[in-house]
Amino acid sequence: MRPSAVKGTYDVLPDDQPRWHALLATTRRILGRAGVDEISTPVFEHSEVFEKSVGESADLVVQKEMYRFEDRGGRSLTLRPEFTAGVLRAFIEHGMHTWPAPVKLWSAGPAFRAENVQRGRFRQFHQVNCELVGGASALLDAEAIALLVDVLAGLGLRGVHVKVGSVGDPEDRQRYNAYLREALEPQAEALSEVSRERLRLNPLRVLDSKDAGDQALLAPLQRPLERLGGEARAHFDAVTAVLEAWGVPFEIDASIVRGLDYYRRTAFEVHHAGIGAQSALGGGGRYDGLIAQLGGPDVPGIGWAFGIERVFDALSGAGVAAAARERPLAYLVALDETAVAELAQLARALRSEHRIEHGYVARNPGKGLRDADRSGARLAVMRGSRERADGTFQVKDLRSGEQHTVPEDALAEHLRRSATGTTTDTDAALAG
RNA sequence: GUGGAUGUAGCUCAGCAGGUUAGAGCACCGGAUUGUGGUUCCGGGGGUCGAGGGUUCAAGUCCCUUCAUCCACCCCA
Repeated sequence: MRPSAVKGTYDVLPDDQPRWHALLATTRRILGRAGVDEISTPVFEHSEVFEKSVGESADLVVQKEMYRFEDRGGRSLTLRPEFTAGVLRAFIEHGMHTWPAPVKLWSAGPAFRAENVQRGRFRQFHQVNCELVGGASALLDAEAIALLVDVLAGLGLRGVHVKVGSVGDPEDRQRYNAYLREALEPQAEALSEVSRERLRLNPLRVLDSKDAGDQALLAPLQRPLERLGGEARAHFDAVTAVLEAWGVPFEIDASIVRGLDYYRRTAFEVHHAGIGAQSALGGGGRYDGLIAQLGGPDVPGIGWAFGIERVFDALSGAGVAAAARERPLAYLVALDETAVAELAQLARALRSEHRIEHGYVARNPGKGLRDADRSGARLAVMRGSRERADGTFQVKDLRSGEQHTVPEDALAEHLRRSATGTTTDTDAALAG
């Protein structure tokens, strides 16, 4: 048996690295201009950080999907299933509530959930996460949503659907659950099996049913958005008004639902057709009260995350070109044993300025040029007994086929001239 | 946890109603070309046919079991 990566994990091979770098560079640029700074937190935390954050209603299912383990000291640790809890832990730990508000933080990296895999769903997956902490204004909600849209647009993604709703305040949610139960329980027999189960455990999720019969039963009922309390309603109206004023395209989703307890008021999702059943690229919401729940000061906040793999899926489906791996400027070809050592040393010197590769063994010119060609190098620099006798190199342009005899002391300048005025594919992608 | 599809070379896949030495393209190695690459031509290496069991004179092909992958359901931070 050949070894294989753990189920739900995968390798990012060299050819795939440029698009990761490009994604992170674009994210950094766009969020940075909005005053969002990067923070890196550990991939694991004390288990209680995540347990406290998810609350009670979600614990049954959600905790089963956390990678939890004990270290040698008997501490219970958990691989992060999401970023928010860890970032807020850091916010509390470093007293960031004393920093100028709002504190804006983004992160990127792996997260872990013990779920069954399918398209767009992995056990180790990657997210870009953004938190705006320390503001209750609807302006902050709008900015969060706009930033998510801006980043995805900056990556070249089109066809993104932004859905904005509100889960209300905790009282609203309780009231709505009661309303749903009251309305649906009398006709529970008519509901699908799945929805009946949901009605029992988490009534809000009945709204997500894909069953046509269920939707017919739901049709006459009011959505959560229509039963918001006065303050939550005013907040929601303010958020949508700002988004409209800013020209951020969105649609109101009256039945948007969150699995976790900690969400308050604004909730939003970004979807894309053509990435399979898991059509959400990302989402987020307001979580006033969560920081206090984690043991910190009572500071409001809002955040979002998007799945990097899903964005790549959407991008490749849309035919957005991926950047290519960086190519060497020159590949050095040793035509005899003496040249092998000479070129290894030469490569070291030239690498202060360029990407230079060589083959570590002597080759005849045919093989050597083939090696050079496969490396993707623009130039092949050849050295053998003849060149050594003359104190020169043969430098061949692998695209034009032009070949020059270049004196030893002119080589560095020759390479420099070849390199200028051109950019690598990667540079071009990053600049874009 | 459930359902469907698929497991044959490094990769993408053929392989007929069971029948000799299991194929192709790409990739890799060598030669044409012992100091000139990419194209072309010729040749070559490489497979426990996912694994285990069964049926049969004979199994990549049929049956059972198991594992893996993909997609979907469930769930979704």
